[in-house]
Amino acid sequence: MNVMLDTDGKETSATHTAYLKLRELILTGELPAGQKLKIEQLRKLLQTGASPVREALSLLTSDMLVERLDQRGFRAAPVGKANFEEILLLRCNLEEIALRASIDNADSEWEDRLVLRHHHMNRASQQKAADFEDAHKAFHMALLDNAKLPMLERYCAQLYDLNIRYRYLAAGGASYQKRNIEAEHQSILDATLDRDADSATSHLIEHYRRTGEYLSSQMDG
Amino acid sequence: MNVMLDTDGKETSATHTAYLKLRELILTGELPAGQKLKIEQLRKLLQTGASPVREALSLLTSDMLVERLDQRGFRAAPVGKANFEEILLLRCNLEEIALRASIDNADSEWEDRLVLRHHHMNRASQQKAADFEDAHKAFHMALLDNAKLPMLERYCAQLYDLNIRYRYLAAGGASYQKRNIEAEHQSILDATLDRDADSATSHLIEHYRRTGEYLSSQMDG
DNA sequence: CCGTTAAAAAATATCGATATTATTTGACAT
DNA sequence: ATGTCAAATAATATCGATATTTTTTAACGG
Repeated sequence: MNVMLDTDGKETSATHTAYLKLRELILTGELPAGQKLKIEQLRKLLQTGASPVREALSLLTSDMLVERLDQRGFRAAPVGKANFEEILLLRCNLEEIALRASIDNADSEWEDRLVLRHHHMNRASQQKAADFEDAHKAFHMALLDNAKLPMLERYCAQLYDLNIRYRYLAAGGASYQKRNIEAEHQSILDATLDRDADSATSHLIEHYRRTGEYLSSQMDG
Repeated sequence: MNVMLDTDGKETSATHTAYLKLRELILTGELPAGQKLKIEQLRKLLQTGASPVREALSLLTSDMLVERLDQRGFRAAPVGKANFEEILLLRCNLEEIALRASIDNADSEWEDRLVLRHHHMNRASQQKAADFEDAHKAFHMALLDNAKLPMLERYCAQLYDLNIRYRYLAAGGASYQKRNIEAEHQSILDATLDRDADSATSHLIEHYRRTGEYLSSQMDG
């Protein structure tokens, strides 16, 4: 049938598009945490076959966005304060390691990339929330991607996504609260460009802890 | 056909058994690193259908034991010194966090479990290598499982498995070299039961580093 | 002889249908 | 009423077949 016929847009497979869409639905909370995910229901929602849906759910399981129950199908991963705090803890620890390693490998090419991403993020801050989300992630990942530690990067990216989910949960999606996030990003960037690992990591961790405390305060037990 | 008819042995689905078997084959090196994994080939090898094989491979992708290539199927994840050293680095960092958290939550029930697992491991050391492998993992995971940090535990378990692969690679599988591993385990256990987190973690990390240096020395570029 | 392109072969990705569980419903006995 | 068990229903897991790529092979021209 109409499988995979795009003019030529990178990766196009029914599985991959289903994966991206489902992920978005879960991150934004349109598929609420804990909800049973029935194949048929998703198949109709995404206008695709059962196999791609199954496989996409399988992939989301590794991202810890979906849980698989014995022989009883899938459900959106539940959320909770303990889970949120574990994510925060792991992010602080893992990103510190990654940022230090990135700074150890610092070169001008990487620094250029950082400056660019930072600029794009600030640009996007005036635009749609989704655009800023992407640019924000791109900046944070760029901070880590010079470590040349692919598994660590993967963990950090996973945890980043899991965290997004709590932001959408805390506020309909729109609200990045008005703390001076821009200044915090600037401090992280400056310290990194100075190759001052201690300063950069402490700014980064502080950045996460503040956001964390804000979100954590909004959650119950 | 003969699907899922076992007298009653826990989890039995074609996918799950395929997952376990494939995992074993990759860990032991019977499916060599980097090798193309063709569905048909595995389907015949495991005596099952194509769907379970596909899904098992998908799951192994999240364990980083299998890589997925665009539209070109799967292959056993490649190995290399850089990868090995990243695993070692992450294990040292993550397990330290987990062990400290476990000790923070220490209670006598957990301590009993540790002592038992340690005993079983020593018992198993005289038996088949595969049995010791299991008991060894069980002991190490028990050290971490009192942290009540499920994601962290999952990462540690994943990394543990990835490391096994390098042991099989370095030596046909039989050789745990004769360093005094027993004494090292005893030191870790003793310090943990004393609730001395600094000592326990440094013994643990030293334990990994020694094994790591040994294996690393056996590898090229 | 080598590189380019077209046809053939192989392998993956996807679909639709079936077999196998889980879950719900409702009858029956306590 | 209430709890248990069996039939009916719904959902998952698996199979077999088809469509779509990717890879290989071979032909052709430079």
